[in-house]
Amino acid sequence: MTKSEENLAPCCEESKLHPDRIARSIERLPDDDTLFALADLYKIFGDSTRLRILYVLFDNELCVCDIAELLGMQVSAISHQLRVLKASRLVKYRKNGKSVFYSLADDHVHTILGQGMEHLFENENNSYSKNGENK
Amino acid sequence: MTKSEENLAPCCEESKLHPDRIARSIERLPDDDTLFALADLYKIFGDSTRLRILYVLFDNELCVCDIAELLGMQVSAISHQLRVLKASRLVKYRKNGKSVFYSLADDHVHTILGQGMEHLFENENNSYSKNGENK
DNA sequence: AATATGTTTGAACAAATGTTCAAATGATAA
DNA sequence: TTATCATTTGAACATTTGTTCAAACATATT
Repeated sequence: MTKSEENLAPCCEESKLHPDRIARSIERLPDDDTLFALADLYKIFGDSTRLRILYVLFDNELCVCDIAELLGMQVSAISHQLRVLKASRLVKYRKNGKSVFYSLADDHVHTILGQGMEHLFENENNSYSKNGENK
Repeated sequence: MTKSEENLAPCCEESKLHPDRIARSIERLPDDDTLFALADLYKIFGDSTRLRILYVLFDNELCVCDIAELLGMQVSAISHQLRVLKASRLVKYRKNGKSVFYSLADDHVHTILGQGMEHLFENENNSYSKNGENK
């Protein structure tokens, strides 16, 4: 029995008419672990600093202070974010002397960024600015 | 002159050796508005409740309290999240009497979710659980 | 050894986020 | 109209998150 079947609060009449729909939806719902992992993955793309890092690494290999200089941010902030990107295997690194060179780890980064951009520009008159990072 | 060129903190020697790389990266970096909008879009996928909603709507049309019942959550919480999904045009709705039926608005939802899943399962021994939503 | 450079880490803080509760709105039926 | 049901909204709260600062670590050079 899934978590979804507990806590059946009294609900609108309409829903009782479509138990088949509900059954289908329950079946397709990934398990909690997968859902949390997936959310954590997207959360990483949900910050403009990390997106900037991914973009400057698009086909480049750069060291931490290169990225910091490029983005006009502190080295520490970049390093903290690279740690997150590293943990999700979106970025890989190569040590060379004192420097650590980072680059993209995965083609999915390109694909996911591409799809996001597509959605964005197919909905130009959108309202992302409402609850967002935009100032 | 881009924001990236201000605040040039003293940086490692290495970076001075690759001004060409840095120039390329600056050029490819989307402008701030696009970056913020893109981050806001991914932020929406970065919450397991919203992910669950998107999955139960995968090929179904459901009303608010159907979704709440399915996910074992309060109607109010679902409504708040549907508002966010609606604002980013990931979800569309149709009113019918007292009920409001929601469904996916866009094929990008399928694609983005698919790519995320792919990345996830190509990196099974990952460490998303570190900083994440997992409890 | 000591010094300098590049990177990482941990704690602290402000800002953003998701849920709950209570109240308000919209739509239908009696 | 009043009553009921489905949904939305706003404020409050706890939790999470990104950045800064300071200190530590790692690798090279003198």
